[in-house]
Amino acid sequence: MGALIGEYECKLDEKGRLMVPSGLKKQLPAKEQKKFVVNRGFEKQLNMYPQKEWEKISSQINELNLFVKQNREFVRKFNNGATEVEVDGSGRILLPKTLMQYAGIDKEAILFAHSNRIEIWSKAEYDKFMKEGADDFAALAEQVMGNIPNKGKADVS
Amino acid sequence: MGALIGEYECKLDEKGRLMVPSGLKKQLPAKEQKKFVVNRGFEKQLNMYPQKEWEKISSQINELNLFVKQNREFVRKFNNGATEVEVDGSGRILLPKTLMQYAGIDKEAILFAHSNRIEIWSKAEYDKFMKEGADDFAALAEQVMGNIPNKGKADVS
DNA sequence: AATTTACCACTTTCTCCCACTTGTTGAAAA
DNA sequence: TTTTCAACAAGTGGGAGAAAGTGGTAAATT
Repeated sequence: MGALIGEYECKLDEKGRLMVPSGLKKQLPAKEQKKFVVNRGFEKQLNMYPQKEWEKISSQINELNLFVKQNREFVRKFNNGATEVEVDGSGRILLPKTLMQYAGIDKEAILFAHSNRIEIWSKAEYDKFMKEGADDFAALAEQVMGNIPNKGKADVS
Repeated sequence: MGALIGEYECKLDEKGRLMVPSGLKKQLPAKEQKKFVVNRGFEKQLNMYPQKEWEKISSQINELNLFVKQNREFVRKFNNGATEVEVDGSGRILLPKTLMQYAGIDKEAILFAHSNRIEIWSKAEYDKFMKEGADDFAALAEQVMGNIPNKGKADVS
């Protein structure tokens, strides 16, 4: 699977179902358009992974020895609500209510795809997050990327 | 049996019976949907295993040399409270009261499935556990997963 | 006999499936 | 060249059936 990309604004219908934009589906191989795994993200947002991507991650996690306390803690926090979701015949997904509440999603959501995941935000939280520290983006970029040697890297400034 | 996954919020009825969510049952082969073994977890929580999984674990434990004092102690404590439970006709299980008390489960429970088990938490304890040290997750992840060679490992940060 | 457990019946809620509406694209004819 | 219609895809809504939730009674165990 290539890296995902795109930002999509979606409305939930009255039953809380979320349409997966066709533009996003097209980026995924046919076999990976049906099943996803959603869990809580670090910010007030959810992360959704195509099932295969999730399996790559979790197969390693599941090999940890659970008699070790630290491993138990890690496994639990790593999963953090991870739940399988499936798109219905009309290309919609129904997210568990507990996760919707966590992310504060009501009517409007933003799907923000990058690398191997799709982040799901409430529109309000997304705008807030992107607004905060918007001024300092240049400074942040320097902090994060400034020390990486510039081998054939594309200039994105 | 594939790895289990999912977080489910369940209410107990007034008789203390716990509904097994259908989403969880679907993950188990038909033959393993009826009988489970529950015992005390290391945290303030219970672990429930499909019977076959329990047998695997139990056979490992039974290989320990019981002439060793430490082993005897471990085996006793590990089996302490282990109880076979069966799903009733309406898809519910009745957990022994002593175990419910141990886990502090009253009305609301969280079923948290991963690898080969289903952890049963009181909602309050679960929230507390997930909240504690949430900031240090990155450090924990490094400690636990940091030494594993990074072969095609997916990024989950 | 009292308490616990198993079994059965019913209501409400939710989920999945199907059918319909809307929108878009492309081709053909005026 | 423009307009119209057809065909398909995208998006919306509703309804049937399954699952969740509730309660009660009979049976069994102590």
